[in-house]
Amino acid sequence: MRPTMSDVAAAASVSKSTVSRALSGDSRVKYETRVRIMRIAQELGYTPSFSATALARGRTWMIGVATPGTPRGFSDPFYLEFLGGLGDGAIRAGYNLLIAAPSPDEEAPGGSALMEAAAAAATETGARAAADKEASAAGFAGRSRGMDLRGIIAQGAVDAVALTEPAENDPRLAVLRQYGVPFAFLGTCEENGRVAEGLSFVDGDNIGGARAAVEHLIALGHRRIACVTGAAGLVSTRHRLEGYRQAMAAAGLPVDERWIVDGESTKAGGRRAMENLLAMGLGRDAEAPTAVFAANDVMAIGALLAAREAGLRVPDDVSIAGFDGIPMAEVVDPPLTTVQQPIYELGRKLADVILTLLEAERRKEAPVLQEIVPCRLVVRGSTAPLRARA
Amino acid sequence: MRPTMSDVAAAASVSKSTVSRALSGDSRVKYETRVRIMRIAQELGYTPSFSATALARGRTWMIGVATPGTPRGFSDPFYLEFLGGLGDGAIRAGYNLLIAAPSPDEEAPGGSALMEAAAAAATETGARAAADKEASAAGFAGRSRGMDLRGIIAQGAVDAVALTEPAENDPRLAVLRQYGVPFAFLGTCEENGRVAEGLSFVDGDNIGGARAAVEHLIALGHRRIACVTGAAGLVSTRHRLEGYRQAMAAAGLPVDERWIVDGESTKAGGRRAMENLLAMGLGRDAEAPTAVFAANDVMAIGALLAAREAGLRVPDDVSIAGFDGIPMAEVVDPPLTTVQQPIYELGRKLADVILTLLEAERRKEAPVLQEIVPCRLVVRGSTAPLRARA
DNA sequence: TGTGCAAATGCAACCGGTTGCAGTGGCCCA
DNA sequence: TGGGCCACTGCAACCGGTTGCATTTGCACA
Repeated sequence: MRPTMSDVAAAASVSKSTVSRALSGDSRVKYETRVRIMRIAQELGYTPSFSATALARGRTWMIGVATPGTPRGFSDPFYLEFLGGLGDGAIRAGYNLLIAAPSPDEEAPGGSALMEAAAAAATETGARAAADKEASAAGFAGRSRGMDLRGIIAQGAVDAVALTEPAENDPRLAVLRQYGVPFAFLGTCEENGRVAEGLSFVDGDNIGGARAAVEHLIALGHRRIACVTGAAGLVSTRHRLEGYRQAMAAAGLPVDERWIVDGESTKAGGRRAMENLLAMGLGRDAEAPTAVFAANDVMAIGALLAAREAGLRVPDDVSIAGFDGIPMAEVVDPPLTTVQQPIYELGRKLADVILTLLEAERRKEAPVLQEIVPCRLVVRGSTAPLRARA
Repeated sequence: MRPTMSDVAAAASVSKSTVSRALSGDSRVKYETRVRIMRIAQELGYTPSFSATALARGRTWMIGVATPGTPRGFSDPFYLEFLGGLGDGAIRAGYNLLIAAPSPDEEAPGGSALMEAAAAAATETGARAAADKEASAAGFAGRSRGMDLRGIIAQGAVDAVALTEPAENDPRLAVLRQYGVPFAFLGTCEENGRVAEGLSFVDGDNIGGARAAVEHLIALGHRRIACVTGAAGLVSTRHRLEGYRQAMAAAGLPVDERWIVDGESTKAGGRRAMENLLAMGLGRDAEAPTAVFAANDVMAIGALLAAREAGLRVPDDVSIAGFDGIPMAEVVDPPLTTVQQPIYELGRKLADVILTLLEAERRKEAPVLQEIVPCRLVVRGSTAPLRARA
């Protein structure tokens, strides 16, 4: 077995308390004693137990990370780069990341299902064994090992939580508030259509970034510009659409609502959205859009592929701009004009926010930290001046 | 505060033991009692404490994941897709992933540095305060919160460990064996040039896959084929090169050692490798290679970009094939011919292996599970029949 | 009417650290 | 020489569950 603190204490002929204090740098322990204990601990290969320390100190040094829900999955390139930044920031401060499984949708109360089964079986003796089995299989709801977001918070497995992609009136807020665990979002957190009070977050400037992208297209001479939007219900989806509308309105350009198509935040969705636009005459019809702003890069790439397959040339026949600045945007042909978010930086900043919240918690404070990070338009080959049609 | 088991016990007028047994489905607890306790627990919103359970049961339900070292980073697309598969597999069984920070290189023994400082300061009284400060800042080596791989294992924070990219005679093996924690690799684990005995792993068929890619190029008529290799020291690098050599030898084609260039497993490295090949006359010189097999997709993409920038057309002037089958390979232009690894599946399989090891551990067994998963050649637009030169 | 046994529950130790408070010894000063 | 204070260390309770073993209760059987 691994050596315990008692082993070290015995080897050093002192009490556990002294060992504990010596190793945690308590100045009350005589200097020579401390050095001796440290040496012995090292010789024995002693390392304090994670679980025991966590129990006694009430801190696990872990930060929970909520995985994005569908349609974007865990392997979304944007999310993962963010995760890298978050992880680096957390680790530097001695914290680790605990990846939480996405909660089962709206989490049907497994406990009550169990209760029903139990109640039903309570009369019949024959059915009892079955119910027992079910009970132990399903387990008590509160004890389920399923480490979804709610689970890791309820069990006190994490000291804080990082979340991404806030939805409008995000349902996760209830759990977070119930347990009072410090948390922060990547993405502007809104409730009832306005920036939520008291919630900390870090976000890219979605409105400004989208506006910049569309302004760029307008500056190139485009006047009919379509918009492929992200998954419904997300704050970022609304913001980017808002930026699109602002740019169009500022230029005095009308927006045909049919130009606004849902791309569901995925490559396949972007492809479908573009196919819809093509069906509406894009590339052929003089009244159809001549440029497309896709609210993220993977949708833009899907759109680009669809356009290419339809025989259109990008950017000659249609200009396409994206949003996010994922690595893939650089390697497609033509390389994608996009709004570069400092993705990794956002992760780092979110880590800083959470660390600050944790620090403040020890002082019984609960500050609110909100930061909007500017994005930068990167012009590449997928956008070009409007050509006069033949 | 969160309710504890004692609170539930008090509310149900039973002892803690009974509550514990009731909630864990111990059949010794009377059925009615169990149902009553469960209901009360639910009403109170009770959830067992993670730390306490972990301490008492000696299991944390966490699987540690080693992040890949440089030059491939955490955000390597291959790694991340694998991580998704691993996570899904683990979560399904009730385990969570704990992402470990990469170990500081060869981990200079911080403890002994501390010791030196302490010893040096032991005489002078003035320096003692400084040393104290340093000691508490640096902390006892064994107690460092730094949750690198060694840390999380030593502290017993994880029940098992998943690792990627085994190196030849991987130094991490020492730590893993020292603490006797179950572990498995993604990638063939070799020691002293042969498959390591007693180690479990899952891997794609690197040799066969590379051979298939090169055979494909040969079938297209290419006779001089270059090879961009991955980072030195990795088993997979050697295996893929081996596959290249096998295919060339089987076709009776000579290999000029200058055609084998280090691409360091990165896009930038692939680019540099291609630039070297171009400098050697590729695309101009009749004696230069006409096709390139890059040992992974990001290097292939780097090579492709370099070739394009040099004015070469792919595949007309040079054919390029990659390895891995990352999503990005589909969207580059031309789309990349590659060896598709079932990346997500590999993650799932590795999870299964680890779960099996954990299961076996409870029975005091230590099985060895090794699986090589076949890869599939996907022919796309980046490879074409050799054209007669003008 | 004992006796035996099984079912149901409680007691208390234990997992491995942390920490409030008490105790010990040395030294200074009155 | 006694009192007081400080530096250092130990005792024991506690964090919140788990579990071996003892105890209580109920009932069947001799």
